[in-house]
Amino acid sequence: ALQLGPRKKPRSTDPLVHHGRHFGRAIHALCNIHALINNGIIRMGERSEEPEDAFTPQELREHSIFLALLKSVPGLEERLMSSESEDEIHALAAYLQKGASSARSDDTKSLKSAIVDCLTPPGEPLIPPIARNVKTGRGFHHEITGGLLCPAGVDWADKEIKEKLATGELTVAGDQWPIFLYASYQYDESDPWKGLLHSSLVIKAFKHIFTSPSSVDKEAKATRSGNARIHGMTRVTPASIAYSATQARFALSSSSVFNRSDTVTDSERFYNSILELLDEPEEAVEVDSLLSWWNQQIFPNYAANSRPVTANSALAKIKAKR
DNA sequence: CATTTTGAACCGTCAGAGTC
DNA sequence: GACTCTGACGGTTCAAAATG
Repeated sequence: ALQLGPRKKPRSTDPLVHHGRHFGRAIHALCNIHALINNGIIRMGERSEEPEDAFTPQELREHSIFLALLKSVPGLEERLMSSESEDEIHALAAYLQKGASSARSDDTKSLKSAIVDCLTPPGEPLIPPIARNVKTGRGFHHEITGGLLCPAGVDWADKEIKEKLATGELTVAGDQWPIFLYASYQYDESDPWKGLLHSSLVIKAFKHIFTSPSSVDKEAKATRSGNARIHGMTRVTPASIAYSATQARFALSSSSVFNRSDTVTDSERFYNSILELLDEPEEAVEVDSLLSWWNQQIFPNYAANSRPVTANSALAKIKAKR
């Protein structure tokens, strides 16, 4: 019989890819998910009898990420438990990794041009102009992007410093935080928390990624739902803030390839250094107020007196929508 | 109800870096 | 030099909502 053209194969991708996207954006962006899962399973299994202090702080941190992964991906725990071979588990991890990676590259791609709008004053001209789809000329080669990327405490106005940053004679490590993280792009040496992670640029990057690109400067004229809604996200997470800042930082830079183990951009260290601060127990008070400020900015309708959203209440909302 | 707008997800291709 | 792996990039598909 005749085959009338290529049948649209349904071949829907595994839902794990979809959840992997959210995991990367909001829970942990730069990690080897296969290792995360393997180590997590071992700790849940054969090492479960060991006392807490048998684990390094590193391992404990990894384990809490693993638990967050299980919690955020419905059905994952069951699928892992019913896996019978190493290969099967590897395949599940690969789906998640694929989601996280493609979400990240989609975000870098879309922020690459969108960031230009954030830098352009509403008035009109950006001088000198920045190309929307090309990165050369950004970073320390440009007055504006260079000024934003310049580490807090380093004087961008100093001609010599400017020169050395441009040539690469002076390099900036990931844990030297750029001035664009601070509100009004001002750093107060006597109060390092002042304005930290309160900048409009990071907020804009966050909105672009999580709410929707159009919600950045307009009142969300939402048509299609954004990432936060799709994944039932109603509160910001420390990782989602770090992720937005990392994406913004990369968009400002002149590097064209996002590579977490590249020492020039040093994105992984930057990301982790922010996460580390936000996880620091001694900073809990400051971090709490930072998070509630963010929630107020991003999710005003959920802020304050709303109960934490449980899986059940989220489900109820979804059902009510239908 | 048809059209338009919006944005997430996806696809095929390509180039750079590393490996054998 | 052939091969592989990763991510960028342009373009496309699909669904939801607004608009006509």
